[in-house]
Amino acid sequence: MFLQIEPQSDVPIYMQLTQQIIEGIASGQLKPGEALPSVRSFAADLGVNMHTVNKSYHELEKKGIVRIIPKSGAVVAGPNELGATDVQLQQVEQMLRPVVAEGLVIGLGEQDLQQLMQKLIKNLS
Amino acid sequence: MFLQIEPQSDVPIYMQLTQQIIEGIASGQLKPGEALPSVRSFAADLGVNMHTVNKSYHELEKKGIVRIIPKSGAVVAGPNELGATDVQLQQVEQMLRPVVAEGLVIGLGEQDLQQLMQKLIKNLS
DNA sequence: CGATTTGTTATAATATATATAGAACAGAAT
DNA sequence: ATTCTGTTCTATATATATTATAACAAATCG
Repeated sequence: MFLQIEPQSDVPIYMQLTQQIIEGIASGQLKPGEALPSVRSFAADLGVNMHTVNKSYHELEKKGIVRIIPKSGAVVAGPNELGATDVQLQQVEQMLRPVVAEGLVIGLGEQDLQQLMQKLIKNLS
Repeated sequence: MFLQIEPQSDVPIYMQLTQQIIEGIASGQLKPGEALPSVRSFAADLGVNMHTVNKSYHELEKKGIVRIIPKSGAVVAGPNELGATDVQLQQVEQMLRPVVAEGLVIGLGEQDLQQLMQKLIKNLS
């Protein structure tokens, strides 16, 4: 996997990891059922600490995006278990809310926002 | 202004403030040109520290949403100065990106996401 | 003008979050 | 049986968040 970590960013490393793994899944570079690298090897690749990768994996598990098999590893959730739970939908809505609000305030209309989203969807798929 | 601060939240207080003020502007409860409460009185109302409110105001200024008049106060930016700068648009896009990615991963389609956004726009306006 | 209010600045203290390091352990994989 | 896995623990360093005071100069108001 080809991902870029910026230690200087205001976004914590473990979050950068989480987001880029999610983008990797969205774009199909990571397929459902596929195993993620071990926390140790991944950490070595990225030049970060093992625990930082581990934290990201557990955040992904909390989001219901990966399944962690104890003492074994992390696996991208399959489409069966990846079912857009009410909780997950609510989470995305909660994330989207401040973004939409700020967009509206700086003068974006419904069409602008829809267009921006469409652009991102194409860019991520 | 009627806003709810949750000190226990994982979202920092100053960010909660920032987001809710933005929502207040989006919904018209706060009008362009209107002055925000003084950092002291607002802090007293909310039961938080003066500096926490001050931090939120400066974050809003950085976003180009309010204008800070030195030694005087913070004012909601007018529609003239609130012009959807390229920088601001890029910022919103950067905020939107991980949200869309996560939405796609949990199985939401373009229509689902558009619908969710539409719902939020109505809810915020 | 005089008093109050304003943001600003500085210092300090505390708590939490982030990140790294090293070690040890028990279960899984080979 | 050996290696690899996540897990757990201790420890440390840094950054962020929040509160608490205090003081100051500029703006505001009576």
